[in-house]
Amino acid sequence: METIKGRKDGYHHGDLRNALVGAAIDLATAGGPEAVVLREAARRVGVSPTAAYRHFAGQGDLLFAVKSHGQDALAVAMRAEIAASGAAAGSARAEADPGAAAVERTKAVGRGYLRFAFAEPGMFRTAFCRIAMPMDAETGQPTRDDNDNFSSFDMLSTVLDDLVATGRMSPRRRPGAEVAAWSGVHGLAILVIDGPLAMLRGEALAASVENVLETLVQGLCAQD
Amino acid sequence: METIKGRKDGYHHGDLRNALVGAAIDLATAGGPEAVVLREAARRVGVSPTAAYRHFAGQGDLLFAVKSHGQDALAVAMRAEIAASGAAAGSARAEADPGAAAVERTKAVGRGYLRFAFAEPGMFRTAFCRIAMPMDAETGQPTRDDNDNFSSFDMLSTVLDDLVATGRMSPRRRPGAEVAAWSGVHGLAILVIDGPLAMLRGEALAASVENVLETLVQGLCAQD
DNA sequence: GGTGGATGTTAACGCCGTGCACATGGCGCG
DNA sequence: CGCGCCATGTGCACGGCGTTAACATCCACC
Repeated sequence: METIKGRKDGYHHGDLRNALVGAAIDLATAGGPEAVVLREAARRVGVSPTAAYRHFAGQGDLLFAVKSHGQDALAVAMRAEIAASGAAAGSARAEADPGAAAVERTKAVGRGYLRFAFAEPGMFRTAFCRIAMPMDAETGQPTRDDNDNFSSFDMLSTVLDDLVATGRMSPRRRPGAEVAAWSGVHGLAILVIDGPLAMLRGEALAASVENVLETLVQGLCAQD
Repeated sequence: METIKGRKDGYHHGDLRNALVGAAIDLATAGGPEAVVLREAARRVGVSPTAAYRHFAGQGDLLFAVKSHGQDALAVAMRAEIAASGAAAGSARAEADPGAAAVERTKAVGRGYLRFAFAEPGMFRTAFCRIAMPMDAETGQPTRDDNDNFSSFDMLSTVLDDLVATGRMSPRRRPGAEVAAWSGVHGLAILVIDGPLAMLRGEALAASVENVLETLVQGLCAQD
């Protein structure tokens, strides 16, 4: 007997949920969250629109799955950028000058975030799109965990801790540092992607990225 | 003869365009850009949906008008915050310590931006929403100016210039400073409004605002 | 080997944005 | 003064969307 996946011939699809998510991911990648159209995803999979309701509560639920995927993809990109920076914890460079390496890791985290945003704007916007959380009628609380599963947030916390541990950042500034750092990079990403700073491209964009990262590190590591 | 406005009795409205924009502003204020529904605006004004097409190219054009209004409202809020800071150019405080006043003005600009974002999230999101620019068939360029008329951008440039003039900020750091400053406050606004940092409220939110502003100023004014 | 529940289908509803033909009525021109 | 023209508003229709309800199909288990 064949594995359950991959059998598309019959009346039953076999792996419809994943197929729909895949199609929806393509839509989001190409056009952002507003392009995640349930009927179109079903069309691409070759199935009737209502079939999707056997696997998702509705369009919002499908979009939510894509959003989660986008958050994961972002975290992967950030992790890759840290590795590429050559300043990962335990690397030779980190041993030689832990403080400088911590700074470099901090910048790498931001650089990974922004690289992903500019390389995959549709998916980035989807990863941060507003979503109507299905509310539980009784408790009045969101049924699904607010999620924002952001493992990327943990990466940010870690490099900021390292900044303190190596003496680069005053412990006094540590509280709330995640918010300041996240805000800086996220703001640049959104402003460039959504229009206001769309004129930044190529070399100018790369310069802006480095400028924002440098300003952020300077602000976080200021002594007085 | 009466003024043209205010005559609603007859077949002709008399000021339909403004009335529609007003209704659309209410919609955006309450629910953000996705709530700007042409049919609903027409319904509220008491007119058929297609009547709107005599005054707007389509829904996108109506949304564009609301967006422009939102940008203006943001600039007004920022200007008010500078005045309220007591550190406006020419004030007694500015005379006594120009450098400190310039720093305070810079923070006030950011504070005004964020205050507006949190007080009017729907309109703020609308002011920065993506919009399908009607493309000119011949040139392939947007027919309407990319706009982002941002007079707020000018305010930001001015306070940054003052930071340099008073010696608080190194001229070397001046290029691109607008982008870094704007990114920092915009990122915080979006992250709080759109969900990821929605848990920040009340006192914690106020603290985050001040923390981001302080980090930004420190980063911009760093000496080395 | 039948039967039931999971998983698909078709039909239909009410929104939305939008184009087309027609109605209305104020204003300027003869 | 009257009349016709054009700006402005109306009704109707179309296709696309999300979503519900009723029906069909097939697999898996007793």
